[in-house]
Amino acid sequence: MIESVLTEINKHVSLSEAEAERVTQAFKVKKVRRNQFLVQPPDVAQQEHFVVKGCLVEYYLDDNGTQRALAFAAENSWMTDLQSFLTTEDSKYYVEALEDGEVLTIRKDVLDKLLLDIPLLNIYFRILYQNAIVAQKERLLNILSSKTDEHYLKFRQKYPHLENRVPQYWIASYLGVTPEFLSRVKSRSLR
Amino acid sequence: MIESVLTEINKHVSLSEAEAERVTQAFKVKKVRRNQFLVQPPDVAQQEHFVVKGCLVEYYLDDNGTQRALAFAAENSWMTDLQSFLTTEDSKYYVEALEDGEVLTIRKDVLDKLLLDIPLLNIYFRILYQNAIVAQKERLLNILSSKTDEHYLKFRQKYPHLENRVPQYWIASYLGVTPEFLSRVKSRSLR
DNA sequence: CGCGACGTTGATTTGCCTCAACGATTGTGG
DNA sequence: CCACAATCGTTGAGGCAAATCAACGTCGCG
Repeated sequence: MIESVLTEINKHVSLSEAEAERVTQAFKVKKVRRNQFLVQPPDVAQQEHFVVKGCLVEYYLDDNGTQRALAFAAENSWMTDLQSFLTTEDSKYYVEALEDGEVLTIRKDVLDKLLLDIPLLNIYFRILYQNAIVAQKERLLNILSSKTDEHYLKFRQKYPHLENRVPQYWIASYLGVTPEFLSRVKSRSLR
Repeated sequence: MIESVLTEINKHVSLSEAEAERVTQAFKVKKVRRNQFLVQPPDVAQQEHFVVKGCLVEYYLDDNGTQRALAFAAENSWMTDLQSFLTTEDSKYYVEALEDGEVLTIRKDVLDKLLLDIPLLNIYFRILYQNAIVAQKERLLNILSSKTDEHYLKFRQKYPHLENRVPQYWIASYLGVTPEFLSRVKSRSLR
């Protein structure tokens, strides 16, 4: 279980045995249940989470009480309220489990120490963040310039199995439309 | 001129004299004119640009030929098509100068070498990218959940002087609305 | 001066939302 | 094991926000 994060890291950099060992020890395994909060505003996000099994959603609760999904994280993805985690400000974004599952957690002070001691890890996270920026830009573009129909189809391509795992209203939220409208879009584009 | 990038980097990490010297030599000064492309699809983005003076815009040209502004970069900001720059894929995003100005450029192979030789630079870019992710998330949220009126006001707060420097239709594009509609929003919210 | 780029304004259309009602499914307690 | 409620997706009617299309005024510039 805990090796999965090493596998992920070693896709981008090559840690030594000793470094791998240190990384392994820095994480703790945590079981999560459906609907459980991993970050709940206004608590400060204490940990970064690496999903071993299950599925998380990050969302914002706007003034009307509407949930706005910002990102999903399934197996082998990282997730937290990055802003709160980095700055120790109050969190603004919820992170919630959509399924029972298992995550690896690491506290900020522990991660900071790791980053100081293991230069390769800085490279790993730099690459991780670079990729995140690229992905977010793609997402922004889809929201700005795709019609909902195309946007929905792109979503299905990008997250092939997610649609069967998470409720439709989360997907609607992610796409930036109401559940009712997504329902109409689906019935329309399946024929 | 060229020290401005050092000033920026030293806000987050402390380079030694020798390191600073190496960094300085890695950049080249480039004058840019209004409407000049710094990245033009499908050319691969060869350089990362640091704006010393002037203002750049990154945008996507969608299937209808509509320009979709993704980001602006004024003084002391970085800009390129990051995806193309990192992967050497064909670029998808234009980077264009909105004003006459001056940028510092660094080629990918040169930057890669710097990153290998100067661990602190990895830290700097990791932090830079972290902040970019946080900012992009904020932007995504504004598009998803703000009415155009608020969104416009937030934009003005965030980029106080940019409005006077760039044409309104770029701002409309950035906000995700038509120039006509932005015009109405402005006349409406100024009274 | 005259042209092109830019911003504004008006009339009409449309994509998406809101509100409400209705099945289908799930889960829960008696 | 069944009754009941809660959750979720679908469908319909009506309304609003923003797009589209088009015309016009203004400014800067060759």
